[in-house]
Parts: sequence; structure tokens; C-alpha cells
Amino acid sequence: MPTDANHRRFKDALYEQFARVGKAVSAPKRLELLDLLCQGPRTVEALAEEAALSVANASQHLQVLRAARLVEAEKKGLYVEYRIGDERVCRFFHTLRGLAEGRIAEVEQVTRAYMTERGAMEPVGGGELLRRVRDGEVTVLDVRPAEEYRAGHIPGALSVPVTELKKRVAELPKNREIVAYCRGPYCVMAIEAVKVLRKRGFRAHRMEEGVVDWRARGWRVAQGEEAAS
Amino acid sequence: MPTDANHRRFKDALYEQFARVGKAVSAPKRLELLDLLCQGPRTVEALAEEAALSVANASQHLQVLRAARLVEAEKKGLYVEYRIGDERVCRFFHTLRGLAEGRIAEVEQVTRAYMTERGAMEPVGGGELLRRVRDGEVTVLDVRPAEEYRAGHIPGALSVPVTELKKRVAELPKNREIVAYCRGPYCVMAIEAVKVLRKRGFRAHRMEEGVVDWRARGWRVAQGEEAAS
DNA sequence: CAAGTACTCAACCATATACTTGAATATCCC
DNA sequence: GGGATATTCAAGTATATGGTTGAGTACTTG
Repeated sequence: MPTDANHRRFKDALYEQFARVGKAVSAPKRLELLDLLCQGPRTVEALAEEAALSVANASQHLQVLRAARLVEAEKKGLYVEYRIGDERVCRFFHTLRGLAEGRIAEVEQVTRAYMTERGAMEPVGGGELLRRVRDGEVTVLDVRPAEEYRAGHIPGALSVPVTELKKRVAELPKNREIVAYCRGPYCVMAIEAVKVLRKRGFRAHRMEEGVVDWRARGWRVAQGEEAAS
Repeated sequence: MPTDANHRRFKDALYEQFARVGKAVSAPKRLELLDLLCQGPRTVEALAEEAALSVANASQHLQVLRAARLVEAEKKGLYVEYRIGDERVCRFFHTLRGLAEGRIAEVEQVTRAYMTERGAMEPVGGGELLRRVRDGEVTVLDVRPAEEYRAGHIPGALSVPVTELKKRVAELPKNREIVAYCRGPYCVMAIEAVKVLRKRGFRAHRMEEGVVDWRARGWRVAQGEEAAS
């Protein structure tokens, strides 16, 4: 029997399976959806809205992601809730993103251009800031939408979506340093929040890391509403 | 100014850059090339041969990988040597493969079918075996082609390509346990080697892990010829 | 059961992609 | 310089893919 031909067939079959994952992350919009889903489960409509897609198109992309087993869908009454398949999927996405950041110069160019135009401050972050956040030395603000906070947040963080920040600024302690975070390094919500806070005299900083990075470090992630104050 | 539209443009540009990496790993053959390159640098011809591609086609795939900055090319006289861009690229490939293994059932089906047909033995491996290999408690055999051994091998391993094994079996110590490794879990060279060795009365085992896994653990990888005995 | 909502399906179009074939380029060796 | 070799380029083809539009399905609510 032609064992060489068999070997070729096996390899082809194997890499074809691996490529299912590759194909799933080969479209920009699917990466955006995946990124969003790493922040928490969502309905098709919500995803379409946030990624600037038609609902039908979003649905199709989600089915591709589902076929590659990267995301899962669950029918909840009238809605279909999509969620990330498991923790490793987010890790994988982050690995891909990190690789692109490290090796594709255009990534930095594109972000730098946008961030400076937006007047983004130094993207404070890194180990020291993370440690202070973890040890509770600062007031931590989660400025993402409330559902994302509920799906998972840094323990001790207050949920103040950036859209409500101006209204609720009185709730914040004036004398303590504030660290705001959102979805990650490319998310502008925390940048916006810091701008607002500084204008009002707070000592505020932005943390680049998001919940996924937090979890990746093996630190605990809290779920649900914030504890009563 | 329409800052919302700008934001959309930024996101689109950003995810498009990330997708360059995704697109690069969306074709089975490119994944195979990447896998081979993780074992060591090679010429276009050698890659085409091993991946069962025409030279022109291999060249085109390699250019796609290069455009995504995953591999690098260097002209060496008449040949062009392709190599992995950096360590992280191999890690990324391994992450992708691991994700596919963990989440796509077909991967296991396909391998199980082929492995049992080939009469593969239990895929011994895991922490304990790795430890014994690292601590030099067994004779370690690198059964890949000699160039791959030269590009990087487990310290202390002997280079005995599976193609030469039968001729050179006399060089091996009869009383010590032997552990053979090759490119990784889907590579059949070590399986073949173990089969040959056991038939000749050696106590031989296969290790699933390859050099990339070894390096990923932060252990030292040796390069060049083996030390004179 | 009728109306409304959230999602999926089917058909369609434009473009992108994998692969082939044959020619062009670059380098080495004589 | 001329011939041989390794790689890339260019053109062509069949198929796959991302996106649109409009109809279909499944569930909820009145």
C-alpha cells in the first residue's frame, strides 16, 4: 500500500483542520467580533452595531467563527447570545494581536496617528501600575458598558461607563488617585475618561491592560454587580 | 469634525493589520510551511519538496508569509533561505495548533485514524519524560534530518536521522533507555524510529515534544554539530 | 392567532485567492 | 561570456469569500 500517499493525505487533512482556525481569523471584521466577545457575551444585534456591520453580515461572520469552534451560540428567547468558546480563544487572539504589534510596523503607525490626533496621553501601564491596582492602592474605574463589567471585571473596580462619567463624577473620591481601564490598548474609552477626570482636577491615569490581560496573569476576575458601598 | 467616523476608520485600519497575520495562516499549505520553518531555515526548493508543492507555488506562499512579516528571506548565493521571523512566530503557530487540537474534534479523529493505521505506539510524553530527558537519565535521539538538528536540538541529543537509523543502530548503547523525538506530535519519524529500535531489542520510547516545545519551556537549545564522542 | 422582533437563509455580485504554466531574472561555474 | 540552476514574475483559470438585499423562520407579546 502507498504509505507515502497516505502520509500526504494525513498531513493535508491535518493542516486543513488547523487552517479552519486560521481562516476564522483572516477577516478583519471577524477579529473585531472576536475582540468584542472577549469582553463578554452579546447578541447578534449588539455585535453588528458595535462592529458597524449589517445584522445579516454579522450573523454570517459569527457562523464562520462558530464553525471554527471559536465561539458558541445559545438561543435565549428571542435573542441569540454569542460567547467566546473558552478562555484559550481570547489568549489566542491576544497572541495574534501581540505578534502583529511586534512585527508589523504599520500597527504602531496607525495607532500613533490616531492617538496623537485624539490627544491621547502617555499610555501609562506596565507592571508597576498593575501591581498598585491589584493591591488596591488606587481607585480603579471600569469605564466599559455595564454588561461588560458584569461579565467580568477587575476585583474592586467601580463600574462607571464613560457615557455616564460626567453625570456621576461626584461619586468619585477626590483625593485618591484614579486608574481607568477599558477593553485594552486600542480602546479609547479610558482615554476619554482620563481626559474628563483630569479636567475636573482628579489625578487620573489610564491603564492599557484590560480584563483579558488581567486574567492571563492568573489573577482573579470578579463577576456580576459591584458590591454595595 | 466627525470623530465617530474617524474612530471607525481607525478600528478598520487596525483590525485590517491584525488580519494580515490571520490571512497568512488561513491556508493549510502556509501552515505547513510555517511548521517546517519552525524546525529550521530552508530553501524554497526544500520547502516545496517537503510540503508537496510546485516551486512557483511555494515561492508565492512564502511571499505571503513574508508580507505578513512572519518569515524572512535571505539570498545566499544561488539559493534563497527562508527562516522564521522570530521565536514568537513559532509560539503563535503552536498556540493556533493547540487551540485547534483542543476545540476541533476532527483534529483528533484524523490523527487517531492515521496513527492507529500506522500502528503507532502510545505517544509517551508529558512532564515526567521531559524531566528525565532534561536530566540526562536516558539516551536522547534526534531523528530529524541533520540540518534540522544543526539548526537547533535538545542538548545532549544524538543526531541519527530516521533514514540512517538502521545502518547506524550499532552506535547506540544497548542497555540504556532511549527516547526519540522529531518535529512534534504529528511527525511520524520518531514513531518509525521507535518501531525499528524495539524490533532490535532496545528499550525505546517516543517523546511527542519537539525543539519548539523545549524552547517554549525556557530550556536551553543547542546548535551545530554534536560534540565529538 | 396576529403582529412584531431577532436572527438566519438564499441568491447574487464583485473581488480575492490558490494553483498552473511559461517566461524572466539573478547567480554560479566553466 | 555562455550554460546551468534557483527563484520570482506574469498571465490565466476555477473557486472561495465578503458583502448586499430580500425572503423565511422562530420566538414573544398582545
